[in-house]
Amino acid sequence: MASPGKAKRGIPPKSDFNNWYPAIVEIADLVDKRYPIKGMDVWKPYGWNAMSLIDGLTRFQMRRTGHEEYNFPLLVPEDLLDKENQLVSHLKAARDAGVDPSELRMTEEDAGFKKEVYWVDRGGDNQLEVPMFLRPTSETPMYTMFSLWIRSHADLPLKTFQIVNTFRYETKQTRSFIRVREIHFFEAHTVHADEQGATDQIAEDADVVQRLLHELCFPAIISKRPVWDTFPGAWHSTAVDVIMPNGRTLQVATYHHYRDQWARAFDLTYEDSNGDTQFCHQTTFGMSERLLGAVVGMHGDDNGLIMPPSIAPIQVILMPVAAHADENVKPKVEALATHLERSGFRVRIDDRDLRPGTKHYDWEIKGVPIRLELGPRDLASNQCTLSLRTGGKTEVPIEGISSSISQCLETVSEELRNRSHAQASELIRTFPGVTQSTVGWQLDGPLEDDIIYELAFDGNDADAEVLEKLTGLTLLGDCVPPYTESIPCAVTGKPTTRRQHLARMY
RNA sequence: GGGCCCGUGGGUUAGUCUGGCCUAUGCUAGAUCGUUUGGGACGAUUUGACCCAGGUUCAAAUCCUGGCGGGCCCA
Repeated sequence: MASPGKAKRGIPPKSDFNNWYPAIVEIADLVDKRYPIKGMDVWKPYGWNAMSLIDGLTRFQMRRTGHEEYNFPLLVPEDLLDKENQLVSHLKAARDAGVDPSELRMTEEDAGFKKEVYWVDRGGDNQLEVPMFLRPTSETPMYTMFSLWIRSHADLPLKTFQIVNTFRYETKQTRSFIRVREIHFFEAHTVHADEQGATDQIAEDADVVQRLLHELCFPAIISKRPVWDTFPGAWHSTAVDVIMPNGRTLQVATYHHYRDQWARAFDLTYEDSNGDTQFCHQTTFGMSERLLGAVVGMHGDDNGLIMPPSIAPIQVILMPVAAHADENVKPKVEALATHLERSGFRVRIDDRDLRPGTKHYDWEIKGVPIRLELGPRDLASNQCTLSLRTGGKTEVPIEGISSSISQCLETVSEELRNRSHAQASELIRTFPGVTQSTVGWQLDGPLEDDIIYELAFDGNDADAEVLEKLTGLTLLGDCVPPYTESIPCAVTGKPTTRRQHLARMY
């Protein structure tokens, strides 16, 4: 083991998560934060590889579900935004007029979108007549084109996605992968003939999310956001929140059912089989590099990252041992690497001229799931030494090594799932409850820091504000699955199966 | 929008309050040579920094003003 007091390349303990996280993303060589713009990190090859593998999982799911990949322009002319702003203010007016006022939050700001984007208003020396902005998301450019492409019901459903960079002018503190100004973003946009089509799409998105969470080996809270937190123009929004080790939730994915609200703003219509013009129904599904942030946060430990095998840029690191002492070591390791590559594993040989310990720690920091050592001793017995990043070391015969590796990768995945489930459930507690007295609302018990509270809640926005003000936490919304039996709502006391969470969000 | 704090080699850090002893400290990382290699090796040599522009002063990393960059808190 490391001698006490010896700095492990300056990695703080993971229990000090707020220092551990920013340190590990650089020490593990995922990004370089020194680029002179806040919130714009340089992706290093190891980090970019991992992200590309996550994108690969996403692309696989998109292909499986019949989406096609597009690539839309980065710049959007300002006048297109007007349609969107009209939509938002139109919806607001409608809500203000027709909806239960208790569902509205008074602090709602008017479309402050323009303040959150980067503007391009010059071309060379010339001032542009119509300024352009860098996409913060692509509804506007995509729907502008969709309205040209969609003419009849035969064009539907249209299922599209793209994986691109988007931009937000963040003024708050930035954190690698978690809050950045240039966002590596996945967005799927679909168009359907009717509400049911869009509703089915939302169900498909939910299924895709579950499959991805399984492969990334961590759980999440899936919640239908409260009305006041619904994406502008959406009928309803569902969010996927990962529970980070510091008790904060990280929203890693969302899907929105737009009904025909955006279609009305962008004049997205089609001719149905009766020859009548109908508005389309739409959905969007977004995810980002936050998935990688969640992988880092959920699985890492005091010694560095632990990559889930599904996205590990290197699944097996091969270490020749004492190659100088036995000339047969090197060719044997190379043959082993070739064999494993042909079996479909991502493999690398580390033949650097370094002390073995140094190399071991290197790959532990990077979170490579399996390490294989092969030296003269192993050569004699025709086996090699296999170590798992999650712990454990065994001798395995070289004969049939591929299936041993497969099994071990699955073991690592399972172990990561167990650990992350245990970790997440430790951070969720039952809400102590609130009581109204002559002095106002009071908590029925003390709250712990860095904890997420679960409760039955069936109140309106005013009731939610009572909870949020009192706890300093945010209500995530209705989560699935709900309670199986009715429980009294924490504020109103009426029985409900609606299960919700209060959390500090990133 | 309001308030507060901070900019020193690639990273981290001492020095700033109280100007001079700073030709700027330690750790880490990097380079070269040699000895090493089944869990963080050692020796020798060596590269590398006071955010920018003004000002005060005999003298500025240190004090003042502004800019740029970064962080925190409150709305």
